Amino acid sequence: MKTHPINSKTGQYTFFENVWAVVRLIPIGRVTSYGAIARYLGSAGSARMVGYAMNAAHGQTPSVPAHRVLNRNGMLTGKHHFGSSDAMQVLLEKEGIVVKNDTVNQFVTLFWDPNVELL
DNA sequence: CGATTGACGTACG
DNA sequence: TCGTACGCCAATC
Repeated sequence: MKTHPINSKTGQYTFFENVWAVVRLIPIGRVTSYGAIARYLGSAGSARMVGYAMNAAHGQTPSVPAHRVLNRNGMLTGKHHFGSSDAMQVLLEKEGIVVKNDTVNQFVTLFWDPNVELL
């Protein structure tokens, strides 16, 4: 299900909001990667844009669970963009995800690939 | 409209 | 194994 929400301000489709729509679909206790989302949206090489979208996702409504989006190694690369440096890890742990050394344990098992789960 | 900006990913030494 | 370099491309300035 490729959702393409419309920007309420501009009335235009934006890559950012497509990213947010996918991120909101991530089940609790599961995680995915920037690259996976980029591929799902048809822009395989736009992984950086996904991260950039997360940067702009702060304060969005409905909220965007950006803490469930990690890099391809399952590392919490964006933790510094949350309130405190530990906020992201705390959010994940609240969902039952174990984080050690800024990396999600069992990342492969918990990985939620929109290309597989949604399609 | 060109330059800049990245919460990435891959390649290379 | 680790650090650096670079391509990627939408949004912003």
